[in-house]
Amino acid sequence: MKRTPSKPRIPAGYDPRAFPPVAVTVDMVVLTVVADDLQVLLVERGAEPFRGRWALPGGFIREDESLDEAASRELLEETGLNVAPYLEQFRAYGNPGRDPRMRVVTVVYLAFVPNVGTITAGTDARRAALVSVRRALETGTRKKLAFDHRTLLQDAVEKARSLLETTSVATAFVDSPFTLSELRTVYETVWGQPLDPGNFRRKVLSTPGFVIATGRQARPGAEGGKPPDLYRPGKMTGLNPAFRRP
Amino acid sequence: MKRTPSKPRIPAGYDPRAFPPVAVTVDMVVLTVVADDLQVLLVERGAEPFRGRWALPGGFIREDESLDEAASRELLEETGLNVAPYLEQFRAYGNPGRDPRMRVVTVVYLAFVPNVGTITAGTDARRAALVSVRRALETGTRKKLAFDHRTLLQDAVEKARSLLETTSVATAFVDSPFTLSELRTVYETVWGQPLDPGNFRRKVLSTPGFVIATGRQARPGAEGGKPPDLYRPGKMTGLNPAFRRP
DNA sequence: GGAATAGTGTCTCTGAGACAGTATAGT
DNA sequence: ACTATACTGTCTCAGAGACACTATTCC
Repeated sequence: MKRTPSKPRIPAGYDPRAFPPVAVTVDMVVLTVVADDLQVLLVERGAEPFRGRWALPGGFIREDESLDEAASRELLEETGLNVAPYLEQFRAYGNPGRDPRMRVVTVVYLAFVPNVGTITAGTDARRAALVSVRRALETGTRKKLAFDHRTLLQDAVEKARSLLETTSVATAFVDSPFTLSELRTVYETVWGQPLDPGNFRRKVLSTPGFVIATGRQARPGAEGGKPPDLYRPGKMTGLNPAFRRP
Repeated sequence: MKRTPSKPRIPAGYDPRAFPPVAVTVDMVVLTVVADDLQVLLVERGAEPFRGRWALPGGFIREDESLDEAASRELLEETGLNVAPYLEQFRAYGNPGRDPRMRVVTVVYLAFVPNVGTITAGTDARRAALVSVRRALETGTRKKLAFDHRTLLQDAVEKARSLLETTSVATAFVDSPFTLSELRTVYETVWGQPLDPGNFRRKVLSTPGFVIATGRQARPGAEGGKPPDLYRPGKMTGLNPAFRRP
């Protein structure tokens, strides 16, 4: 079956015009919840085009790595972040003209992370920072996102909202162990809707494998209150029936 | 913002090693329901590699078209099929080695079609045909699918099952007008589970915009029976709550 | 005790599964 | 008449929303 002798970079059986120069990149939409605010990890571009504008972290895939590997590597290189817990491809964008330099098809990944520590900007990025999604999507803002990243971010956030409905992925947003209030805040922040604490509790605890009780309790907050129970993330699972958005 | 003078094919600002030779293709998973059987449109490859094996229709994207346009065009070229009703991108595959010739990243599209007429094989394909999904996925079969298309097909079918749960896309599988029995057969075939006719009816009719009553009735079948009411597809809509799979 | 947060119980309504019953065609 | 299919109604149970009530901490 293998006709390729010594792995040629330009294969013999292809008409060069059949595959015009195309670059493939991966872009990451890394979401986190900080103080009731949904934030996304952005980098400030250090090169043209769109120099000085905010962009999603990402870059070209290498020859010997899968798309998933490329996504993890690029994120690590540009922001020093390692996203083991949750990383999912969600769609590709390839309109001609989305990059003024050449035809670029990008595969977008979605990652959920809890409290991120220090973010160190790496190659090609002047700095990296967490930016409020609301701010990043504002149309009238002076620093619009680079490329078509506004569209990518919008679609990714909608996908994230949907994932909270159908899977137990919300636990990736919080550090372990966590309280159910913290987990509920994730839902309320991503969905932008308040949830009834009692009903939320019932839904989560009645879904086998969503969370695992540790038996321990946290210290109450500064203003007092009953010490809440602590939980660990369960095995990632689909919710059936889904968690209905209010 | 545009730095590119006269649209160069090899841009100046890029390190050539930064984007190794990569080709981008689109592949189509065209599903249809024929006589209680879920079938997929496949083409027999007329060229190496995998000559003579079944593959998903698809091909290289062109420089001036979007991914969506490439998908529609490739399908039309290879099979003479025009899929206006429903076409959705669902994910990209780009593992190194998935094509023995070179690095190929493919964007996979999912399409649902009703009764397909004659299928005419086009360029690069010896013939095109509808093949039972069950048969196409059999591991012990003599003609395995080309490339990693078995994985693509498996994932696409699972995606299709999920789409029936959350959207009204099932109507794309049937010719308009249709009876609720025909629509129910779509669900039963894709899910591989029988559904209660009465409860199915209640769910569909209680979802605003799922189907639209025409007021007309079909002729009863050969063995008699009450003439069923005819419906047209409504506006594509999300189902809330979702249609639960048994 | 009062405030604040965590957690429990309970009523009600919606929606879905099970399934019996009715309607209208062909033979 | 009988059969086959289409359609309707009804009972019941699970799950979710609303919301009152109890529990435990800090001040």
